[in-house]
Amino acid sequence: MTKQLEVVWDAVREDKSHPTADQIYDRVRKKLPNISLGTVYRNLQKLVAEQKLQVLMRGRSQHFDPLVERHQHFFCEICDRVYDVLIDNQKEIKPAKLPHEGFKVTSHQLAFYGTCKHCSS
Amino acid sequence: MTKQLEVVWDAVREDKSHPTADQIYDRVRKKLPNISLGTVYRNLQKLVAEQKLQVLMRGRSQHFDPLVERHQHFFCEICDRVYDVLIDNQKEIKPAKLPHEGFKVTSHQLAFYGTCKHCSS
DNA sequence: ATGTCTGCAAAGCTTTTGCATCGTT
DNA sequence: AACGATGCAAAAGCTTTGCAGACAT
Repeated sequence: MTKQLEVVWDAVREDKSHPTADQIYDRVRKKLPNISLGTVYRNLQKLVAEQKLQVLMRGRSQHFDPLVERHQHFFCEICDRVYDVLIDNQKEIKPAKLPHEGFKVTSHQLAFYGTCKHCSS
Repeated sequence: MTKQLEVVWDAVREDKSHPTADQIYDRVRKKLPNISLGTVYRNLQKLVAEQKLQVLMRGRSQHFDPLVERHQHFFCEICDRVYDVLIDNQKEIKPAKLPHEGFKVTSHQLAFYGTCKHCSS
């Protein structure tokens, strides 16, 4: 584990704000001013491959989430923040039988959109 | 309505394959060889604004769907085709109460991933 | 005449990649 | 010496935009 990988991992491991690569780059540069954006991307890929991070797409950009257990997300349409949603009752979603014959469903994703508590006040 | 807008609309109005702008561009050029990709994008935006089309993101690119009623999608992870999933029983998803206090959920999206019937055989 | 729409090309944004170099073993 | 990881810059993929000319009213 190189210094760069370590610093990237430290920057995201407990970050619940679902940062983009660019935001992580900004934070990481405070510790390692010469790190390159390419290295940040490569190390994020590495962490995703190791299942230490999850990627989620929002529009055209990827956000990184250190919470790798199955959960959902809430996207604030005003401030663009992303929140984790932990559904206690998994039974509410029963996708296995929904699509037509011959389709194998291996996973599903539920996302919520709206206004977060920060923006509704 | 210009000729270009008309041809774009004709190309997508009954296309259930969830084409990308590029795929629409290819088809549209057969009728209007001089149309530009920019115009295709602009006209697609217009149709989306008029609620005649829905956009859905898959990876980094947008796909267009003339079915604007609420429905879900199935993404084949092998061939990348997109299928509409019409859920008869809407009650299975009850998002309104899921997020925390102070969050207003205005919409939600459920997506399925797996292998389509085309690819499982 | 005015305003909208077009084609073209350039730019934008996010992500990936080629390559020479550096660091480690 | 050999290998992987890095920094830098260029390229790639998709989408948007500035602009001058065309079209329609």
